[in-house]
Amino acid sequence: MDSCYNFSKIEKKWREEWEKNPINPPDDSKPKYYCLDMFPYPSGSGLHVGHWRGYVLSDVISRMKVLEGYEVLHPMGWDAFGLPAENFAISHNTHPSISTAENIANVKRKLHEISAIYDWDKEVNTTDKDYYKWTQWIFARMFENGLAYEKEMPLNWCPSCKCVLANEEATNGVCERCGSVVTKKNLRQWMLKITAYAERLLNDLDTLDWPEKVKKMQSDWIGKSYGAEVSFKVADTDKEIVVYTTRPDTLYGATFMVLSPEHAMVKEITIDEQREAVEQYCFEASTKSSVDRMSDKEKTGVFTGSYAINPLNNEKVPIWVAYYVLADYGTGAIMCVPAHDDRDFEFAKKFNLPIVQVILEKDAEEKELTQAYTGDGVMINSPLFEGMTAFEAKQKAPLILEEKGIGKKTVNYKLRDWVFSRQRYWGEPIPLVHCEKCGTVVVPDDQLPVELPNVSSYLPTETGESPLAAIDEWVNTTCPKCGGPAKRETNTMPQWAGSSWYFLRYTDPHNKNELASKENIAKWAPVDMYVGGIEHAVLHLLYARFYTKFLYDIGVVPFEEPFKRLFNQGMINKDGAKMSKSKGNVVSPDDLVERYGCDSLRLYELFVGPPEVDSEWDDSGIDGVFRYLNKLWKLVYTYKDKDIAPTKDMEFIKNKMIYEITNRVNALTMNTVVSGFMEFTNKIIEIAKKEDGINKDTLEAIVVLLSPFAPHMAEELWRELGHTESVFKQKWPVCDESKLVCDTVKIAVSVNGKARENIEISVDAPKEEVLKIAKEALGKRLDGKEIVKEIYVPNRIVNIVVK
RNA sequence: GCCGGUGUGGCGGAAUUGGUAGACGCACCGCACUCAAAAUGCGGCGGAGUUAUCCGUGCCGGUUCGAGUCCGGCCACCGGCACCA
Repeated sequence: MDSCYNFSKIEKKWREEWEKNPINPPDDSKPKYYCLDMFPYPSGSGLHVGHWRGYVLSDVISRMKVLEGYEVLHPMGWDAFGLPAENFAISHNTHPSISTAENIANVKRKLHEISAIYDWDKEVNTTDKDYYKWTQWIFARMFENGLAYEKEMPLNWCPSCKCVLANEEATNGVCERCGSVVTKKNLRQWMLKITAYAERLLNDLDTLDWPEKVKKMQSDWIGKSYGAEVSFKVADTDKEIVVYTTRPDTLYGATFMVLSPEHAMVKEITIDEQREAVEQYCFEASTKSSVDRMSDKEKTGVFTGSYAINPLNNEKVPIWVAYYVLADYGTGAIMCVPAHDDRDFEFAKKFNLPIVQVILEKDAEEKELTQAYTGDGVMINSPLFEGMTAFEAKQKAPLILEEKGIGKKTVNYKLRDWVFSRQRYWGEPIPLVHCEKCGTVVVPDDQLPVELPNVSSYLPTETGESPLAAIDEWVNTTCPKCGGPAKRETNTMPQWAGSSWYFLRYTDPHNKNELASKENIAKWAPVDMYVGGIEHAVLHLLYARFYTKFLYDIGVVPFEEPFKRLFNQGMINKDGAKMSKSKGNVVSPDDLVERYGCDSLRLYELFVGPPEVDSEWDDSGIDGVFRYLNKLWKLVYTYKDKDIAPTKDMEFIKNKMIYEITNRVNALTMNTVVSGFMEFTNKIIEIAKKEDGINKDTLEAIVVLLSPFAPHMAEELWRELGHTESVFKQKWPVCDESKLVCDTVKIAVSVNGKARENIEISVDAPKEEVLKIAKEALGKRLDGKEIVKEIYVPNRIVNIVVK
């Protein structure tokens, strides 16, 4: 054994050894544990220390589970289709299939350097045709089950990506990927009916061990609300307009109605005198981006000239058109109660529309409102709800309206169907064929995969048409049904398609006949621990849940939720900002590995801060953990042959260490695990120096505990302690709690809550005795004071209250 | 605007969940070793001070023998959603 810690030598040695003899060989007799990282897009710029944070964490968990006796699945793969990969290829003037393969090789080499125990024989790549065959297969099943449909409508269009976006990709009117302002484009696109699963996606959140924050984001995104649909007759016609409201209790206060500009009835009800103004308004609205619409400070709108009849009081209420009413939520039309809704109030004030109060705040006088009152209160001016509070009326109104035949109880969701097709080359072709005779026909399973043609020209177009449309020999095909001439669907799938089910493929990555065998899925899935960034809270994680529920419904998987537990690691910032090439603040792990070794880097990744919190990277911080490893090395080197019979202190410190480290690991507070190692090592050194020796048990315990964190050093030290078998064949140490019991304990004595003295007492000393010792220790501090109260919390603290 | 989260030394952060605030580490200072430096070891390190003392966990108040931790009211920053009726 070298007297110095030669990390590069031992890391190379053990990495090679573990490749030859894996530390977690298959073993059916053990319980399983599936620990998964969100698989990366194989970026051309490699990995920075921020990426490693999650990978180190999942590796630590996996190794820990190996020691706990599990058979662990910890795979890695590549989310390699999609825009980033295609854009990278375009900017490097190459073909995405080539650059993707190169980038994968590069990132894979880097991953080896943290010695993460990935099961490389289970590696998947979404761009392999043996993989995307099954991505297409799942789409085909969705199509057959009526979950995929084609629709022409105004869609989010990113002018920079030259591609439509799903709602989830265009929050705040901005492209999630590139930050461009999204415009609207009327296009025919393939949609997935994720809304059919809204209720299940919402309800099953309760069953998940996920951060509350992510669950909240998903439930807000799904956005369930309870209310009623109410029919209003259009005055002097036989037409009806249905509105959706969450406040049917306020129906008597509805003094006007607003339709969205896209509402089908706008044309029909507009009177001739208003036609020009209404058409002008609708045209202007159609040219506005959602960002512009949202940033409008003032309400805009135009009167149609028609009136609707309030079904409860038969008042005529004017019908307006305004784009603050969204076309695709509810019915695209609303009843307006200015007295009790902020937006309606603002609109009424601007256009001088009547305001009628129907709820009176408790104990308040009825007087003119200066703003909408949206709280609870007593119903007024509302014969049907006489004597109720607004809260009661809200509950009862839908049923009352139903009885009167003018409305019905309804729920609504903000979730929209998933815009699924993309107008770019680098994605899975959608396995459909358009035949003049048979219509849209799904490609039969035995003809899957529909391979992406290998062409040199694949640049996106400005028109919203896929570049695949230009490849005649690929587009023109025969109809699988009638054999006649047909054309292929030229849109591709979004990047989310391949990542929505990849966790299943890992269980059986080479299966030629199924996406994965039932046995393997049942054995490994669902994922026990899923580690990744929070940026996928409502994208990948929602889509994967939807796919899983669908696959459950068609009998492919026996569970409804893919990821039992989710852990979001925090980002690592540098100089207060997210690491990015453009900011020039990227810290590369390469030279750190070279200077300190991967064990030090691993420890520092964990030590930098609580794993779920964003942390600031400080290069000099790694010196601390490097010094620690050297210190531990020296401890073992110095005392490995000075095994002595354990003293009580040694037994105590060993078990206390096991107890603390185990608890902290289980709580995933890895930063305190690392500080715990430092703390206990310091104490062990102190004891070893004092006794000129240490029992080998203690050294062995610390080495085994450390092995998930600094595996190379632990393996080396373990062998130095005289073992021929890998440290990963050991069991995680168990604390002997009987050794934690002490005869005496040190406690603080305070006066009026302020700590003054320390005393040592025997653990079972009676209260009177402890108080006596405490008062002696305080001595003169109590002179001339009157003792009001004496408090003793056993083995914790003494507090003397004086006047 | 609504909903979450966070606020502790020069810095990253601990605190057994109401019981000695600042563990552990970084940076810094002193000493030892050295011709010297690095490395290492030992010691110091919240502020003030009249050194047997006071103040101190964003601010103000409360509960309690005792509050970083609980309650009420503010402030600041970060994140999510945002005209969803």
